[in-house]
Amino acid sequence: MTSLFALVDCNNFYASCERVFNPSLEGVPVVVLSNNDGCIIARSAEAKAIGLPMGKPLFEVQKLIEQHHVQVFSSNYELYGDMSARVVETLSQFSPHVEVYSIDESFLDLGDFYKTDLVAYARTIKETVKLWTGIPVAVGVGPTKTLAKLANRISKKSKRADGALVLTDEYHIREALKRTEAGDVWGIGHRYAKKLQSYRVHTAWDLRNVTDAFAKKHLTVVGLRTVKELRGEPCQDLEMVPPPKKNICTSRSFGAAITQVEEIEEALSTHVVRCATKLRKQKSRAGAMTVFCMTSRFAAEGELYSNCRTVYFDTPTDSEPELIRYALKALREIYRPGFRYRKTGLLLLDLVPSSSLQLSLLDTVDREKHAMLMQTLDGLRERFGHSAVGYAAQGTEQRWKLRQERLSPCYTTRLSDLLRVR
DNA sequence: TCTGGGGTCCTAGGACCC
DNA sequence: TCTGGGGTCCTAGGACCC
Repeated sequence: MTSLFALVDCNNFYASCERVFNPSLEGVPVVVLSNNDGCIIARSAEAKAIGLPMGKPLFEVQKLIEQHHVQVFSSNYELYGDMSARVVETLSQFSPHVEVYSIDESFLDLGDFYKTDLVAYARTIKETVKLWTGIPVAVGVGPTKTLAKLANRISKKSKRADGALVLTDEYHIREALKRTEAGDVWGIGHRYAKKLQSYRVHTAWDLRNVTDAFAKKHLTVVGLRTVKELRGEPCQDLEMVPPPKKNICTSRSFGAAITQVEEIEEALSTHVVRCATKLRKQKSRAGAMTVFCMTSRFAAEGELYSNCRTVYFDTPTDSEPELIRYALKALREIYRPGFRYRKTGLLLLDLVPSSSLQLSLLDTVDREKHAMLMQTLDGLRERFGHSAVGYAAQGTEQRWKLRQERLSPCYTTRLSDLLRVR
């Protein structure tokens, strides 16, 4: 074997972030809610133990929450994003090659570390991250990303592994695969798991042993890669520089139902600004935009409405005033009075690198002027926060804003939210 | 009353072209 | 009147991930 990966995964990440600066949460059940305080999206070990399920709407488990005095928080992405960066910074001490896979997971290339004491190394990673950031993590090591994922998963369940597990020799890999359900393998979702079951493929070991033709036929080439990785054959490299996104989307539910088009316009304008900021950050321009608005998915028949409109631009753009103009025009075309709207948003599509701008003969926009304006706004927002400058179209009352009733302070990113020691 | 948000990749099938 | 075969591009839908 020549390749070696570690997967470092933060335990109950959002709940752990809340705990770092609030020790009274230690040892008690903690949950973090989705945007708008809707569903449970993160749970501490204690919250899992009392049977609070992932993804459940809060109101359905209100009783359990009160019974066990569960501490409930709105999501605080400003805090989680900053804590995530600190964890990644720490991990970069242990490998020159780190892939940030998600807000709470990173892959490390351990190259050809087979000669070193891998178990001790994994344990050191785990302890250092806890010491430097306060975040508990689990470390799984394996010859492919899929096996590193598996090692990580088992390390959390096994008392003996205690958050650090190395799967490199054939015997341990086989034992691990035999006691893992196929559906728990990275890349096998519930649909594929069900399909595999009908072919008597139940465990990860069964999956490892299917033929290439079977994998390709039933799970496509993506599934075939997974099967090969279970056999120890690496098919996925580390991606240190994330490839530019092909679509960028921004959407939110409203804090309360909205009926007036003017208020949806305000929310949409705000989403356009967010989305365009992401677009410029990756140095792209959009060639098209899809705008959508909808009622609740759970609305009764007749009160259900959802529609979208796609606009194609003559010249790809990243200019907010221009994008807002297109977005509002599209919204007015799909808005129907008489519905209780819950959500609006947009997708920016057909993205091209900013450097490859092709001018259109029909262009009526002063692109240089817009570019300077955007540069100035980006600078101001960088220095003074995202809400420092805005457009009249975004409104001032913002009644559509997210419900965030249980937000914790931004301990690490706002001076006003710093902890005080008496 | 209250039900998240943001992505990627693959495949099949239709339209169109020579 | 005969009505093939190969290729590309696009889109919708399905699968997956966190």
